[in-house]
Amino acid sequence: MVARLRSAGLRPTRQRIDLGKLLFARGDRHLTAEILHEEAERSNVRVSLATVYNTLHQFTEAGLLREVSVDGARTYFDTNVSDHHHYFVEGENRLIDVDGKIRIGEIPAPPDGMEISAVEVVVRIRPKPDKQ
Amino acid sequence: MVARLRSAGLRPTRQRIDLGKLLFARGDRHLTAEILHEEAERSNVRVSLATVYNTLHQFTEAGLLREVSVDGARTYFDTNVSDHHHYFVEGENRLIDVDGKIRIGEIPAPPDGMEISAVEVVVRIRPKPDKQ
DNA sequence: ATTTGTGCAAATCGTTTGCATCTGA
DNA sequence: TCAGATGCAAACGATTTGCACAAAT
Repeated sequence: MVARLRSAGLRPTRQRIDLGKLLFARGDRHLTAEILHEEAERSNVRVSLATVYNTLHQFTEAGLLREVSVDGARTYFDTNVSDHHHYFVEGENRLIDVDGKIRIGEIPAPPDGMEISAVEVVVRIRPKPDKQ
Repeated sequence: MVARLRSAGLRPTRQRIDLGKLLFARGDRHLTAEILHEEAERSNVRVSLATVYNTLHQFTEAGLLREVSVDGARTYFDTNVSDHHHYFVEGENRLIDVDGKIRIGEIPAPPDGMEISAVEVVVRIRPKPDKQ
């Protein structure tokens, strides 16, 4: 983690190292600041919520995380920074990676003087209604 | 407007009628509660912000509006309820309809017991960097 | 008359900020 | 040493809520 932070141009402080470990220990994850903060507490990592927010944003700028806004309310951070899309589980407010590619056709040219910076696809899903 | 509200199952109150007129007078629009509230004030329509929020949500449930969450911070309501996608202008926090179709390929099957309720595509755009 | 909607102000929620203190290089 | 990070609590902006009053059926 220390090396990873250094090469991202971030000082390897205690809290950044600890949060980085929590974030990247398991595979791909989607989490909010709140969730990471709780997880830290459970792991006896002492960090303030403000620092969690700072760290998430710094990691995002450094390219270690990707921000996904899908919900209006909270902001999700994705430990998978590769180009991919998401299911959003309605009601549960949970993100799931779409495994496999979604092919997107030609996109009409944006207005003059503008260029495309990213294309995000969110597939909203919900439980299938019970068969009666 | 009165008829439209009635057939949507909403009581045609003064504020709903006035807000409805503001919303649907011009063509397709994307607005936040705040913006509609300001617009109402400018048009000498007296409504509280709370009522603007209520009305926007009721209209959405009634299918007169569509909610677009793209920003994390504020919620946009779209007077165009047909199936279409959006450009999101970074920095300006503004939505623009994508004219024309975006063709989306096969979407991998969602997890068991889940069904797709909607597919939203957001194309983030930004000013082209000045040529030096 | 009864139900439903409205306005206001206070409350809430996620997030940011100001500032004194601490820490890594 | 000292720029940069952290923690705390207060500030914030968008949205919601509780409740007394008003308007629609």
